[in-house]
Amino acid sequence: MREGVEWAVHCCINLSFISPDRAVPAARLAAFHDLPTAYLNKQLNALGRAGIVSSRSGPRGGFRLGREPEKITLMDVAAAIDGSARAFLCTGIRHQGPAGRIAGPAGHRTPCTVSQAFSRAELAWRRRLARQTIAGLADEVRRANPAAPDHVRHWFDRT
Amino acid sequence: MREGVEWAVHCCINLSFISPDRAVPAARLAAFHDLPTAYLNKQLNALGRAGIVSSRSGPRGGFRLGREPEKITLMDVAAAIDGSARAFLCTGIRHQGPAGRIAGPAGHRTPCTVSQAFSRAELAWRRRLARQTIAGLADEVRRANPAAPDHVRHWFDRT
DNA sequence: GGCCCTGTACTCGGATAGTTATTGTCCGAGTCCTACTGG
DNA sequence: CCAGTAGGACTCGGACAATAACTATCCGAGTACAGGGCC
Repeated sequence: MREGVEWAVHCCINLSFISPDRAVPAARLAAFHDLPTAYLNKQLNALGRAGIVSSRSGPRGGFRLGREPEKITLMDVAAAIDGSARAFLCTGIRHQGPAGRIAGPAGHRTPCTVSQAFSRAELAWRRRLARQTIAGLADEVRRANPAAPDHVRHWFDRT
Repeated sequence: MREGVEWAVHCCINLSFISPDRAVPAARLAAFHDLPTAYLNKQLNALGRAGIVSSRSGPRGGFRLGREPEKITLMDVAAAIDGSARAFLCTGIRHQGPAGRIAGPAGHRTPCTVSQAFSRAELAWRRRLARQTIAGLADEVRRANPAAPDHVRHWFDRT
């Protein structure tokens, strides 16, 4: 899993603490966690293409959440950054070489047992991620440190 | 996930169809699925280090399962090939820069909410993989095509 | 005084290098079988 | 005829390149504001 996923999730949580009518430039988001600005911008672009954040150029421009934090799941963020391709790709080696000739044409009709097994595990992973929302994580942060949201908001309010 | 995981699982299933007192060279396993011999050998080495297969050099040498197929899980194989490191690595960016100064030293005592969320999902994935054994998959193959085990065994018996 | 226009500064977005991880290949160390030689 | 031994062939195992993916960076396109000029 790419490192940018971690950055993206933290940025989304931070944005959820900030008034939705206020856009935050990538440079500011990067400075908050001491990250490379240009590269974080790239990740935020990916979030923008997925509709998770909306972007705006020019002065007073920047990024803001594209929809309510209750409707943004970790699965959405992970898919936007990492791609939604399966981790386990069945390349169909059971059809290659002598193995394929043994199974015969009938083998093509039955699904690949190995692929199914990994798909089941991956589905469990996806379901779990799809259940966690940015709003939910923000609440957990608030519970651990009730003052955090205000502190974050104030820091980003400073010019 | 690395491609070698697929190869390794299929090889383990094939080995489970073959008499345990008979070793199969990597070249033969590779030929069965038309795979690059040397690279498959590399993957089998990794399985050997994990104890999933046992290896033997020289004539009549090769690989065989290191323990009963009921005791080899997909998690074991995936960990042997791909490594057992977490997919999501928490680099602790919440402690970097102004964010860390806002949270203060207290922030270091509370666990990272984001990391925990991803860990939960990954745990679900691991549990699911740990429940599937090579023996289980072999049974599924047998159910889909009862003649398959014999065909495989006979093919590998041919010199 | 109000409106329009131009210039400027700011921000995103995609095109461009550098670096790490993965894939693929090769040759040496070790082992077992086989055939030969000597008793 | 049997035992010991030397040779050869086979197989794994780790060291060595090629390729692809990820990470990082830069500059151009577009936008909104601000200041000045004109009506």
